[in-house]
Amino acid sequence: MKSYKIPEATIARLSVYSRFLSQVEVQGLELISSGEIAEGSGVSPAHVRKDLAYFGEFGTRGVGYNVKELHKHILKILGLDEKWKVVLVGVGHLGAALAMYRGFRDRKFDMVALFDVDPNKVGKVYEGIAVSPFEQLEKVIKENNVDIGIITTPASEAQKVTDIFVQAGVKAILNFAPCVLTVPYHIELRNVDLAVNLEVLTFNIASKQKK
Amino acid sequence: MKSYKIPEATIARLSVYSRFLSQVEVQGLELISSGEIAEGSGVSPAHVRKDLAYFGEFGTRGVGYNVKELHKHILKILGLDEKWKVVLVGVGHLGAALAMYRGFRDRKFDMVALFDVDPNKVGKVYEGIAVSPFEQLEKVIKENNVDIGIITTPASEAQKVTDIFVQAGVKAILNFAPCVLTVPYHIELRNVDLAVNLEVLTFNIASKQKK
DNA sequence: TAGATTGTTAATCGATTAACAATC
DNA sequence: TAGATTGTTAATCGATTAACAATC
Repeated sequence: MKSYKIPEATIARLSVYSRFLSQVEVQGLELISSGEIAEGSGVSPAHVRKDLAYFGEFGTRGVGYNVKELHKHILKILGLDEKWKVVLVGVGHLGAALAMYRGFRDRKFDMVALFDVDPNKVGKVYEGIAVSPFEQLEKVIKENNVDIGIITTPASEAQKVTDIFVQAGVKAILNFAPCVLTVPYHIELRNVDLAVNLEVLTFNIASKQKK
Repeated sequence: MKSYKIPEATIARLSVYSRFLSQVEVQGLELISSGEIAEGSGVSPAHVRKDLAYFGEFGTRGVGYNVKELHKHILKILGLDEKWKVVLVGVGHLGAALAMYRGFRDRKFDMVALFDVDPNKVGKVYEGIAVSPFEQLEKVIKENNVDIGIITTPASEAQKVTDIFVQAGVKAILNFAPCVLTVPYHIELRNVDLAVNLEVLTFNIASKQKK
C-alpha cells in the first residue's frame, strides 16, 4: 500500500462499489469489469480503476475482476473486516431512525448503547438496545472500548457530547447536529448536514428558472 | 450575476453560512467580517469571500458585512425566498424522522404529503401530515404542483418511485435509497448515502492504525 | 492619513478523465 | 495472434489558497 494522499471521494466511492458488489455476489456472478462496476455505481470506468489503483492490483488484464475477491479486498480497505463499536447520543426522531438503520446494521457496526438526557426516553428499546441515561456515557465508552460516537442531539448540546466522547477515548465522531465542533487533531470528525441537501436542490432549480 | 460554473461545495457552504447568520441575527449583531463567518462555519475567510464573490458584492471594504442584508442575499441565492412544495415517499424510520426534521421544517419547505404502500402506515399522522396511500402519489403531485420529491423507500422500490415523480412533474429528487437512479437530464437529482459516512470514518481509523 | 477588511487575481494544489501500453 | 480489459500516465479541468490592490 503506497502512501499517496487518497481523496475522500475515492473512499466514498469504494463504499458504493462494495455495496454494489454485495448484490452482484448474491446473484452468483464470478467476473466483473470496471465498466460494469461503474454502471452499477453511477461513475466512470476510469474512476473505478483509478480508485482501486491506490490500493493495489486486484484485476486481471483482458479478463476483469473476480467479484468475491475484489469485494473482500474493498471491505478490507474500508476497515470493514473488523467489528466497530458505536454509541449514539440523542434519541430523537433522527437518532432513533439511525439506531435502527439497516445501512448501519448490515455492516459490521456493533451498536453498543444509545443515550439521552430525557428520562422519558431512558429505558426505551430500539432493535434490542435500551436507551441509557446520559450520565453513563463516559463510563460505557471506556468499559466497552467504543470506537465511534454518533451525535444526533440538538446543536446546542453537540460540543458537550463531543468533549465527553474525546475524554472517554472514541477514535471518531459522526455528527448530525448542524454546528461546528472542535476536536483534537487525532480524532476523526465527519459532519453530516441533512438540511444542506434540500438547499442545494432549491439553488439548482432556482438558477435554472432564472436562465 | 455572472455565469461562471459555481462549485457545488460553494452552495453547500452558503447554506452553512446562512444557518450561522440566523444565529448571529438573533443575537442582534449588526456587522460581521468574513473571518467571523469563517470561524462560525468551520471554513477559511478566503473561502467565505470567494463563495460570495460568485454572486455579487455584499460587503463594505474596511467594514465588513451587514448581517441582516447578507443573510437575506444568501437566502435569495439559495432560492429560500420562495416556498418549495415537497412530498416524501417511504415512511419507515428514516422517512418519519425526515418528515419531522426541524432542519427541513425551519426553512421554507412545505411538506405537502407523505406516502407509503403499507396499509398499516396509511392514515398515521406526522407533525400534522397524514400518510397517504402510494396510489395517490402522481395525482397529489400534479394537483399541488409539488417541486421536490424525497425517496426514503428501500432501494428496490426507488426507481419506480422516481419514474412516478418524473411523470408527475417534480423538478428535483432527493434520494436516500442506496442505489443508482436514472432520471432525464432536466431533473435535479441528489443522492444521500448515510452508510458511506461511517465507512469513511472506519477507513480513516484503520489507515491510521496501519501507519 | 492609518487601520481594517473586502473583492479579485494568480499560484497552487488536487481530482478527473482520456488515452494507451501492458498483458491476459 | 486477435480481442479484451486492466493499470498507469499525462493532460485537463476545477477548486482552494495566499496575497494584495481597492477602498471604506
